[in-house]
Amino acid sequence: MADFKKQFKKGVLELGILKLLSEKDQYGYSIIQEINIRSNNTLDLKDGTLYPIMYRLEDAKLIESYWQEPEGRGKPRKYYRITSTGKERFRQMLYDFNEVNDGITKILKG
Amino acid sequence: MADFKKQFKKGVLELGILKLLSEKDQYGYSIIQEINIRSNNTLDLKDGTLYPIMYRLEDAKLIESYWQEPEGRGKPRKYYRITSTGKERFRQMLYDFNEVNDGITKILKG
DNA sequence: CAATATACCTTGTAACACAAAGTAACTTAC
DNA sequence: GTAAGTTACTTTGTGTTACAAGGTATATTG
Repeated sequence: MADFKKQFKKGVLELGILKLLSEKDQYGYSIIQEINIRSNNTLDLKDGTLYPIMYRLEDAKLIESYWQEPEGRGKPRKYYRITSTGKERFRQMLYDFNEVNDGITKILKG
Repeated sequence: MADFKKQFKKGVLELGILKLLSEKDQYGYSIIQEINIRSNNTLDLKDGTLYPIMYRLEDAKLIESYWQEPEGRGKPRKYYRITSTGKERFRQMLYDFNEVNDGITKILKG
């Protein structure tokens, strides 16, 4: 019961990932970096956290993946693309997130 | 994987409850009502959700409880009081919550 | 008297973040 | 050239949490 951040992150990582994929296709490792850079490392996303999320999103058909050779050398990278179902779901998630956020904000300020 | 709100609420209910108890001692049922009123029902807190949280917070010594007769008639009510440990923990939780919130906000706007 | 509100309690479940471990290729520094 | 670090993906197991669904019991209102 010590790690509050862990609890507060529930769901928001999915939300952030879907947001990034709404902007452009990306592979796993670059998602980790972009989440951490944009959030000033406050979300501190690790690979062991990301990949299970990606498989879950893919199972749910919210995203799709395809392998692609990198420019230059290196192993092929697994790119992810958001589906139309995923875009719709993202909008719903965003709505729910804002609702919860507004609610708790009112209580914390009241 | 359909109920996003459920995930977004993780941790924030504890945060809201500790906030209310920071203001004044309250019994379970009144906490439910106040959370729902203040949040315009967006948090939609139910008794089956609240009581397990209260026991958890009490086990962790963040709150204490005492029974008290209501004014007028009725069964005695179980009042909760936040402890000094609880107040300290609340500050930490609030900090972590704001950190996660700032992080995801940056990503959603970026 | 039936319905509704108040007030508390318990059990079981699914979802989630994460640690920790592994595999493998490429790059940089000594 | 070899050791260390970075890139990149994968898998297993664990603890926490919100919640549904059930329960008990008293007081009030129509």
